[in-house]
Amino acid sequence: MARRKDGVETRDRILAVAREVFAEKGYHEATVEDICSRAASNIAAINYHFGSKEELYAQVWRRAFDEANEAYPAEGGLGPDAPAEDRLRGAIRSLVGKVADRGRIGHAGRLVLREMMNPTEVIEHVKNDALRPMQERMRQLMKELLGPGASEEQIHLCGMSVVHQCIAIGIRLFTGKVPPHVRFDAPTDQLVNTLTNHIARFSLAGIRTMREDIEAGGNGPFDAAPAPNRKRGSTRVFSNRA
Amino acid sequence: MARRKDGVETRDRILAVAREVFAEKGYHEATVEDICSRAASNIAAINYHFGSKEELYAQVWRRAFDEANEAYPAEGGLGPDAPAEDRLRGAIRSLVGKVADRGRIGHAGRLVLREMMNPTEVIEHVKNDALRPMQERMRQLMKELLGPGASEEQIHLCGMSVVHQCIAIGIRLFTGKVPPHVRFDAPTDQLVNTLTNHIARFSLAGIRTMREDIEAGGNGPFDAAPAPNRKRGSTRVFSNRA
DNA sequence: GCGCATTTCAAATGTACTTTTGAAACAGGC
DNA sequence: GCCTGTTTCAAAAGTACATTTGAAATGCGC
Repeated sequence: MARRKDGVETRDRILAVAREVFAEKGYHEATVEDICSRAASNIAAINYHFGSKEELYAQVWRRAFDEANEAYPAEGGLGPDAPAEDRLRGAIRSLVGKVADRGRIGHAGRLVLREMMNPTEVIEHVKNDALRPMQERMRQLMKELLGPGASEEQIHLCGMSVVHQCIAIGIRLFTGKVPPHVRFDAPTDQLVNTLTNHIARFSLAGIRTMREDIEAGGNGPFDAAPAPNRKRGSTRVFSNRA
Repeated sequence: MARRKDGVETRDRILAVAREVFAEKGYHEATVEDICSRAASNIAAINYHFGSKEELYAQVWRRAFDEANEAYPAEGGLGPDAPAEDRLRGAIRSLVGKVADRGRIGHAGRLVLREMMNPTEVIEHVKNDALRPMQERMRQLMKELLGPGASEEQIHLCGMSVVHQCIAIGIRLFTGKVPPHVRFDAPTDQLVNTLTNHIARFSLAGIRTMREDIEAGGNGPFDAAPAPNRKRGSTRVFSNRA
């Protein structure tokens, strides 16, 4: 068994570069040629070390996901006995970090985003193992924060609001165009803090309002009427279409 | 000039099917073969009528965008003199509709989403014409709603929160997995209403809180400290990384 | 009905990739 | 220093497309 060390070394190099390229371009638009040339290696190396582009992709995913979960554990690593608001904050940080981290951790969230938009089949089980628990945790949190009167629909909508604020940040980062007033080029910690603080504060206010609505009895199905809307006039100003 | 009618008819058929396929799979993963077979037409028809896949894509975009803007005009068609809260609501409906509409209008938003993640160059000017004004309108709205003390960063963050809640809905719709408790299979109007009402109420609460923070003088840079956080204890519970 | 521009089509060509192959470079055991 | 299994490499083969081509259909003006 000769030359073992070298082998494992280029293997890792390819894995690292591949993660970057896949996160940047997605599975389909990434080419093995691109990956290899960036890794200063030969095209055949991928098939030697991984067997196929698909298997390379699968391994990239697994590793990216594990590292991201370690770096930004669900609910910030808090136990289930911590106050719900803190746990929400932790969950937000966990999501934001995975997506907005400037280092290689950030690739994980972007891989997920891409996979959501163009599912590859390759990854089914990884996705299920990783995403479903997260969703369930978020549901539980919302249930707790909204109080006993909340309908499943309300729980779901609030969960969506929180999660979407976090993950859509990834979309920004794809474009490369840095928005002017949030310093997306700030160091990771600072960026993640800014975004986490904002989203948590913003969302908790929304949730609290929702809870007040519910407790005031205005918990009717959201879509039946144009919403309680205690403040100023008609929400019917807007016809659908035109 | 013979057989004009037929020509224009298959042309339109291809255009319609292509929009669907591009929205569903994205530019790259969509194949002209797929499009043609779904349109019950021949592969060569695309190059005859449009010259290339790229040009087909560009035309799909233009049309999708125009139709979507007509169906869901910016700020719900309200003039600049309408109350800011109503205009925000209108802007939300405009975004949500473009993304969540169950008919062909919904394709527009999903094309945008895809384009954000995998820019094609083909579309540069369409994107600039359509997206930039929308962003500027949102910024203006936030500025108004947050009051004179708001920093550019706060304006930007709140705008992000609103927009992201709307557009990320599109990501859900790609996966095909219908979430259980919001009826994504409801008729368009109802779905759009539900989502618009929720996002508007949720976001206005967030914005209002932010405004209160600002007016209370706690307008310092968001990232400097872990946020004012009047309620319960330390936000420093979470170390970054682990 | 005939000529003619327009539209459709099946097959051929061209192109950008992934994967395979077989030989060369390599490191350690003997 | 040579033999052995491991790793790299350049070139070839295979695959999935977009695009081109040239001939066949189609409807309209005459």
